[in-house]
Amino acid sequence: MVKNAAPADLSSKALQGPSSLQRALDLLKTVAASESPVGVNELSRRMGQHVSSVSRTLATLERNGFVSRDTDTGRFTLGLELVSLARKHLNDLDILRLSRPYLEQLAEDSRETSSLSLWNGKGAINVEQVLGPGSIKHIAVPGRFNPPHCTATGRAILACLPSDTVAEIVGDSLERFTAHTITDHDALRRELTSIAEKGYCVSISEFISEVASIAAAVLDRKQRPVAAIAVSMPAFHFNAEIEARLAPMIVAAAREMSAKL
Amino acid sequence: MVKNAAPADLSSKALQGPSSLQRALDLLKTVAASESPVGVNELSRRMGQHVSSVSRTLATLERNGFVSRDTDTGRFTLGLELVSLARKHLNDLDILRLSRPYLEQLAEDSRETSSLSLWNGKGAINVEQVLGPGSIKHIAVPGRFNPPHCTATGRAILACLPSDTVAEIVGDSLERFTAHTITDHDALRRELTSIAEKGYCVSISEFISEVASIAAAVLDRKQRPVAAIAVSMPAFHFNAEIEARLAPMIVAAAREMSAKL
DNA sequence: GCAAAGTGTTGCATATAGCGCAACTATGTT
DNA sequence: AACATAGTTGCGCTATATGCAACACTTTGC
Repeated sequence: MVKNAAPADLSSKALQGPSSLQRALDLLKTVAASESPVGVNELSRRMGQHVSSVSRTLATLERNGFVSRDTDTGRFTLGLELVSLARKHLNDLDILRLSRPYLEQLAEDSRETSSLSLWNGKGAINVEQVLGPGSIKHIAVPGRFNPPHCTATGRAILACLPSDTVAEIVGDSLERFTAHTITDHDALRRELTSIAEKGYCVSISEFISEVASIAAAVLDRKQRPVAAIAVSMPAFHFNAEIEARLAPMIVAAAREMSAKL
Repeated sequence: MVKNAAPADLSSKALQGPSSLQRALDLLKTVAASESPVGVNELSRRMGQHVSSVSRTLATLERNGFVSRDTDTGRFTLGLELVSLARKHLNDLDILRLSRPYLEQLAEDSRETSSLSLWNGKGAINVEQVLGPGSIKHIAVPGRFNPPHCTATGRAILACLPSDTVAEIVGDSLERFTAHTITDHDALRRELTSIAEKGYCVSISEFISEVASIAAAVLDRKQRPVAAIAVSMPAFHFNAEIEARLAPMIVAAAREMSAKL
């Protein structure tokens, strides 16, 4: 046990809990993060782990359908079991069904892309989108994680939370993604107050360059935010008129959805 | 180490590979299988495992967003990370996008529920469905696993595979789900030949009682089956006329989809 | 043609890391 | 109040995952 490598990102405290499972999950995420199918060696390199471990872990994941290997190349992709589990879960989530008509209406009226993102306690995950007529795709990519401080959906939700919770979530430093990302805590606080008053949030090129979004939060019966709906567009489509026209529609839709939960 | 319990369903051979990971995955599936949120003790009982292990494993899964706990009750549900991964994956799968218009057309024309199921090497997983006007839901539940021998989608796909592969997949005994399930190997073989000729498969009350489906397989460029599309309905809606009307539509849709892959 | 480099799987021995146990806190039930 | 049920955590033991090395195979180069 001389050179264990172990870049071990788990900083100081050494969280308790099964760490082999932790590595397996990281492995899954790594597979997911890669655009094209990946081989065992490639994965072992990216994770700084021994090939043999990766190979064995993948074998188990594959037996369970969480990853699957390309029949020809032997490389790995995510597996269908994941889809199966996710589908079963989403099916139980009434909010998805509920959102469809609103998203379709929004997409039609705005002629842009509308989307639903679910709050997971740390950020908003895009789960559903409706492309407007002639709108560009790759704007609200399903499955993408929207950071809380610099996306319209994220901030719309933050604005509904008590300030100590907000502090806990955003942490000490606000990560910068573009030249326009909010990175100042005071500015963020003011922005959140403003959102609470207006009922919606606008974000322009803060997370993804050249993309602008308008979002409003959806609340459950206990007034806790659970999701946000948004309309997104190329930044150059955006202007004050557009905002004035779309924002009330989005707010209204979010209100109605909240009421029906 | 006196009483290890370990009902250990892994029969004879003792497959190699990380078994703690295996248990964690089983845990995930158990959470998924339960209709409503489940507690730690309940889970430990269902899996015949000690509470402490389950508790720790769940903690890790939760940190990673694979399960999430209800804020009030503390019980567990599947987490959004699963949705995130699955979405990213499905987004890459052209077949999903491709299928939508066909499914909508089929649902409209048939006035029943149409669905897309993906082949995972062992069975077909429902991933997309379009409810026809006035059709009942809970018919082609998303995420559900369709066994190969007794569902329309499963058999439509089996019929496209070489017979030795089929033998490998179905195994020795054909599990019975209802009084109408095919359980005889010879009958199955004849049925598969017939499907190969007709180009589609019909299944009535073989897997789920009182549900009838008509399905056709979708093939990739190398003529390997990757999915099936189906129209499903309450068994009492089904008759020879319906079959004669719908089957050609389904087969045509499957052909067109195959061509576009 | 044979090296040489790269990829993936498996057996074995070691020590790491997960497990069972039991003590403990926190809720809810008679 | 007492009791039952749910959930978490520290500790010691050993079951188990890991690293290593040898092997099988494919691809690349000269």
